[in-house]
This record gives sequence, structure tokens and C-alpha cells, in this order.
Amino acid sequence: MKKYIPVLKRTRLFTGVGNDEITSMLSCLDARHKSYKKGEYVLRQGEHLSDITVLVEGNLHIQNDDYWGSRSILGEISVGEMFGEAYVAYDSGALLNDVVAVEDSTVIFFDVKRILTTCSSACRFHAMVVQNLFFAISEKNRKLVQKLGHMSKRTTREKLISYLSEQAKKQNSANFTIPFNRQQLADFLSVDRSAMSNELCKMRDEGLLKFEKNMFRLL
Amino acid sequence: MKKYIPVLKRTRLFTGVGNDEITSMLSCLDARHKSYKKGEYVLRQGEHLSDITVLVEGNLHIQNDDYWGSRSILGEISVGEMFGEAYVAYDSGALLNDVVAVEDSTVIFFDVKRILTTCSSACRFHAMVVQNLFFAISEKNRKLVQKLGHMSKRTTREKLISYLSEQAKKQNSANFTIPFNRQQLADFLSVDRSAMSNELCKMRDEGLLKFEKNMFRLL
DNA sequence: TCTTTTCTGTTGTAAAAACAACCGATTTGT
DNA sequence: ACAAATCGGTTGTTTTTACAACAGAAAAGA
Repeated sequence: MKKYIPVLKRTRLFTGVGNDEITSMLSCLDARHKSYKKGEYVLRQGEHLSDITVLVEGNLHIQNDDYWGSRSILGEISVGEMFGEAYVAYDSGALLNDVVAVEDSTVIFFDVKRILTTCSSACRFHAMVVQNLFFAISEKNRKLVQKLGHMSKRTTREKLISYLSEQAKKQNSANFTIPFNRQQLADFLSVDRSAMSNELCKMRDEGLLKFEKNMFRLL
Repeated sequence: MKKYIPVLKRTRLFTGVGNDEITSMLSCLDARHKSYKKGEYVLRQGEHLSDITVLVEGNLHIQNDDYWGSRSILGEISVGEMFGEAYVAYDSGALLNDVVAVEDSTVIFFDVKRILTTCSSACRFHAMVVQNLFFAISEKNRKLVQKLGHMSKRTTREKLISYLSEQAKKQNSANFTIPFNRQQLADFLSVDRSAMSNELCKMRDEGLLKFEKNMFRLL
């Protein structure tokens, strides 16, 4: 567990917390880690969550497959990001999505719930953790709103422009890479892959952008 | 301000807080109220927010108009609900949407930011407020995920079924009313109004549901 | 290295949505 | 009570998307 401390130190959850303090919090929060092979499910829709999770290795997708097999990708979790904050509340109900490892991954589970819902002061970092959690969930909230912004566009082209512009802005450059392949991007934007591929190539031919694999350049 | 205490008492933010305590918190949190006529903007996209707001009268929409005038409704705020929690974090950036009064409305502004970002104990309800805020934003987060669930459906019919099913479940009955008229529902689901109206009537003719104005019944 | 699988782009067709225009009914405002 | 604006439904046309099927390139695996 110790080897993950450098990673944890750079996460939202442990912002402003020193190495020694993280160590003591690991036991205070009953931290456990678990590894998953590519393709394995970390969490499943319908489960009730009592922990939050931090990804310390690999890459996860939050997704949803419907009865007819069509997939929708809600979001992507990269190293240092967490998942499950929204399900800590006692009345939050069951998980609405699956969380799947898209690479071999390692996740740390924290029982943050008891920190939030009890008034005990077994650990003196309560306030800090709560505040960090709050900021983390705020950030996720804003991300969801951004995604809704993309999805509310009517055409595939508009959705692409909306998404790619956001990525360019986020990475502070007209050159950037995206964390999805074509099928995943289509699932993320809820459009058909072939139609999207087609549109992307049209946009390239019109001189709006260039791309090669996951690297894009807006012109 | 005092007349709003009964309303405030039933909000997420003040869950578990007594009347006297609310009164003292109103000054602690520098509460101010403001009224808006139907159609007026409460908040505008691009603004930087330092307060959170609680609606005590009326109805608000969180929405977004693009350059070509097409509108997208992100969500609806009814009495007792709050807005702006996601923008309390110091690095949250500008507001991504407009907030508009769809009826004559009254809003109370709270400077919750200083509660979160300082360690002073000027008010002994810090912990409670932070926890309530956390649960509120968790809930909003889950709502956004649900909305994304509707929007990720490919056809208008699927979007409608997804949305109406959620409403039925939420209101615990196959009979329920929705908080939107047709145009607003279309803007909420990001589809064309006339196409949606058409689809709705087809579904009615096929015996899937009945409706009259904002009242629906799933069969 | 060779085979197999995955990934991406391309095309044609069928289905669906967007758009525009219109009308009657209801609601709002004066 | 009357005029004006809003609302909901209907229809036809155009545009866009979904779907299916295929092929070459790249990547993964044996």
C-alpha cells in the first residue's frame, strides 16, 4: 500500500495532506486495494456502494450497456481520479452505471462514509477530507454539465466540435490527444461510430482539423 | 427574511437545523434575498459565483441559448432547491449556464464560500452545512447522470420513455405531472418540439401512454 | 514471423429527425 | 370581453443519422 502514497499525494482527496498523515489516514479510512485485468468490472450497475475508490494504476470507464447491447460511456477515470463520491450519501440508492477496467488497473477503496456520517473524531482529518471530497464532487459535477453540453448538440458534427474544442481548451493547445478510440468516442457522444468516422473525415477534408489516431489538431 | 424560515427548514441545506439556529445562520452566512419577474435572469453564463442560492418562491430553469438561438434546458429548480453549489470551489471557473425565472421568483443568496474555505469557527454549524452541501451536490450529480442517461438514447421515443419512466418512478405512480410544457420538454431532451409532439401522439395512439397537458399516465 | 483480431474509413440504404409552415384551442393581458 | 400571444398538434420536405456490410491497415498474440 505504501508504494501508492506518491500517487495518492497528488489526488484531489489528499490535497494538502502530508505523507505521514496519508499513512495514518489509510488505516483510519480502512483502505484496501484491488487489481483488475483489462475488461474486468470494478463496480456494477445496481450495486450499493459504501466506499469511494481512487484509481492508482490503469484506466477505467464509467459506462452503461442497454438490453440491446448498445453502449454508452459516461466518463473516463484516469490515475489519481476517484469514483463513487456521489454514492456516499445514505439515501443515494444503487449505482447507475458499470465501472470497467479498460487497461489492467489498481484501485484503492476508502470507507469515507463513516467519516461523513458520524461525528466521532477518531481521525483529525475529517474536515479536510470532507472539504476535499466536496471540491472533487463539484469538479465532477461541472464535468457532467460539460458533457451534457456536448450531448445537447443536435448533429454529430456539432457534438464533435463541442467535445474537441473542450479538449483543446483543457489541454491548452490546438494539438491534443483524446483518451478514446473511435468506437469509444462514439459511445461517449452517443452517436454511431461509422457515421462519426464519416463526419470526422469530412471535417478533415474541409480543412477544419487534422488527426492521426488519437491525436487531433484544430485549424 | 424571517417569513422564509419555514421554507428553508425543509431544504437540503438546513436539514437537521432548528429555527433559532437557522436565524443565526442567516446572518452568519450573510443571507440576502432578491425577487425576479418571470423571464428575468437570476444568473448569467460567464459570471463568477461566490454565493450559493436557494429558491424560496417560484421556479427557475438552468439553460443555455446558443448563437443560433436554439435553447437547451439543463435542469429545473423548484422551491427549496439550491443552485450554485458546484461553483463554490475556488478554481471552479465561470458559470456554464444561465439561470432564468420561469415564474415570478424569490431567491436567497448565501455566502457559503467563506464557511468552506476558512477554518474559522465563527459559526458552530460549519460541519453540518458542509455535510448538507455535500449531500445536496451528490444528489444533483446523480440527477445529471440520469439526465445523461436520457440524452444518450438515440431516438426521440427512447428519450421520452427514459424520461417519463424516471418521472413515474420518482413520483411513485403511473400517473404524474411533469414540470415542463412541450417546448420546454423538447429543450430539456434536446429534440425538436414538433417531432417530439408527433412521437408522443404516436405513442398515445399505440396505447403506450395517455396524457393531457402536463399530466401523463403510463400504461 | 505469421496469424488473428481490432481498428478505422467507406459506401449505400432505410429510418428518423430537423425544419418550416399552418391551424385551432387555450391562455394572457388589457 | 376582446385582442394578442402562447401552446399543442399535424403534415410534407429536406437533411441527417443509424445500420449493415466490407476492406485495408495496424496491433496483438502465438
